[in-house]
Amino acid sequence: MPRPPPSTLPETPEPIRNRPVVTLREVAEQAGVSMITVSRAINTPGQVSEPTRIRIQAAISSLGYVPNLIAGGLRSARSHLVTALVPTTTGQLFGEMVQSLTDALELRGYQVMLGQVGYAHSREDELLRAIVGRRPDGIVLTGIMHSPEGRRLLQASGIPVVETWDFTPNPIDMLVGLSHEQLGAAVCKHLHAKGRRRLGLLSGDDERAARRRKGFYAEAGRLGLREPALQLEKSPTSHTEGRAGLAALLAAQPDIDAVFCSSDMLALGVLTEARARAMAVPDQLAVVGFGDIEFAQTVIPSLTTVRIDGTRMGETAAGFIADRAEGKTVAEPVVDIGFSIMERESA
Amino acid sequence: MPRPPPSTLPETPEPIRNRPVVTLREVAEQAGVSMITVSRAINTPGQVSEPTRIRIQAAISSLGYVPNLIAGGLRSARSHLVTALVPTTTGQLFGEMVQSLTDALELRGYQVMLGQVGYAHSREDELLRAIVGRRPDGIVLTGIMHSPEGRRLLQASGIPVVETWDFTPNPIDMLVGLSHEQLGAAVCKHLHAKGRRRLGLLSGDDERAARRRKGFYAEAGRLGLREPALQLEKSPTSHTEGRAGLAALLAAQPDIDAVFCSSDMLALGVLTEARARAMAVPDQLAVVGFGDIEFAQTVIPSLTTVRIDGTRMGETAAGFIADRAEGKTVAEPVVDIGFSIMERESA
DNA sequence: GTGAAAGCGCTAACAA
DNA sequence: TTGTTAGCGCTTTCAC
Repeated sequence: MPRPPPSTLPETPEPIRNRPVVTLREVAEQAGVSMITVSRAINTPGQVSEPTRIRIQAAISSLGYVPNLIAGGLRSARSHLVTALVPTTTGQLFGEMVQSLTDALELRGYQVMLGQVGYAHSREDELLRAIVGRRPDGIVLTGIMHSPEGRRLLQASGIPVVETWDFTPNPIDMLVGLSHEQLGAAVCKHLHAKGRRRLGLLSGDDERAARRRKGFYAEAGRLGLREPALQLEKSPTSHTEGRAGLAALLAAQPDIDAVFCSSDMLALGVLTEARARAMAVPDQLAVVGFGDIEFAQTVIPSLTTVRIDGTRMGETAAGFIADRAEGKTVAEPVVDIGFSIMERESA
Repeated sequence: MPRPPPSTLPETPEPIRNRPVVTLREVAEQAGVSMITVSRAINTPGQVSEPTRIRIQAAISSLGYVPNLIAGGLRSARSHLVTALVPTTTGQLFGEMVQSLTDALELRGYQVMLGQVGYAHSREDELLRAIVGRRPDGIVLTGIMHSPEGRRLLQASGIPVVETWDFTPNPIDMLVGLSHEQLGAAVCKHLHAKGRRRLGLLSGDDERAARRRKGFYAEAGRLGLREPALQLEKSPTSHTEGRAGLAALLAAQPDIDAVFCSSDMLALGVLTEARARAMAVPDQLAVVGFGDIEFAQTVIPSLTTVRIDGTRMGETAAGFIADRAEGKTVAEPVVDIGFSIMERESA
């Protein structure tokens, strides 16, 4: 069938990007008030009389007006946006904190934007510029910022910053974390108390895992234990590395009677590998994880692991950011939220 | 000790939020050029002569200037921001897609902002207004937008939208997904081919899982199988529900010889519960998961599951968004990326 | 309770 | 290659 001549074709709809978007001005015109009155009806409705407000609401609905927060933010210098930097969005470890951060900030009128840094830190400075450039009302970092360039950038920006999940004597600004050295030492002590003497470590190569190892080694030395065997894996760690890691550990040091893993997924892999080798857990081998992710309670054997209260960490960080963004002073801007060893069957 | 009089106290540092932030104007003054030349040196360096560029760079470094992307975005109507809406950031299922979306968009100069909707859809419209208000250059939805209000909002906004993970004959704009009905039917067929006749479903209560059930039921009918037993759990589903779910399924229908689970975590819970009951997998009970998350290959028995190519989905969506944001027309804006059954030991 | 004027920091459009 | 002018859409400030 021949194509009809172009003139009879239905009107091509205007390219979607160029369709004029409704602005405050048009709402104001339609409602017969000034722009600022519309602005008030939206942001501080108490300042506008009821009949006016109703007329404005009608205009907004009929025009389908959606306020441009970019423009408002430029003028008011408040973006109502908080950026959280996480190593990975895939891992369940940070999920709890991110969720509670998001929920708590939403209640106070902020949106959370997530940025993935990766464990490698290579993109960190670059990403940081893109983030600071958007002038968020707050920045939440997973871990401590080490790069001097990054620290300078954040400090110069004047944006409230919360570092989390770790501890340092000189935070950039605010901090809600815990000592991973203490945590590693506590796990070592726990295993020692359970009668374990030939310890092993299966650990990701990220910084916080390194601190846990340090505390673990130090405590092992203090208790007069043989130096723990070590197997390192690339972070983020998972089930596969857990299986391979235990195999490697046993090849190097066949008589170990306990393993501290730097993540629960790693520990799950260790449980699987132990089962494949008919090693009894905990009788022959005690296993401790990190993170207390959901399955830790319900696997067989249930997993002894270390729990960080991600919900509290997220809520605390949210409070810090929101208070500071609203001009309040945070009385105690450095908080140690600690950890707890969840003792279950595996150790 | 009495407080010294106020005048002798060290100067209170200026409140961090009020410290004046460096703007383009100051860089221009310091470099002895106009503002627009600085703008060009940053955004289109090819247009600026080398000596000028070097002077400007020096001024930028010495002042610690970070461009205000909000202001630039307001003027240029391009935010270089793409928003992705996901049910949860915790689950590993969407992680692969989000990662590849982020990576692919970064290469083209966009940042990805993540918004959590939850499975309940209650916050969806509200969140959508907050998102559209920031005028992102693109929006990626996990799943299909059903709410008429949401559809209208998105369509009126003129922002390029990609719906993902699902299929519909009438997408809002662009689509890269798959048919969950076909997927459910394929799994049913697979189990039938393996000689299973008394099927069970353990499923989350989200929409896409419902579509998989529908296809599964339909195929079971077609094959003349007994109606599959069903146990529903709340999404997002996890290990605990997998254990409890299998228990419930067996209580209702003790002779089932296969279970199709709506997530791999659920399937892992089923494997655990089967082990606790000394039910042999796959001999007594075949288990199929969904998602092909990392541990599926390495658990014992390894998990037969359905894989969606999240990387390809993310890359495709990224290409769609970036092309459209740059004014190009997307030739085939609706793509079915399909699925594959990863046959392993459990079925 | 409402409005007019100014301007947030930047870039498009046009000019030289 | 560089500059001038205007204005993005909104909110602050000040006035009535």
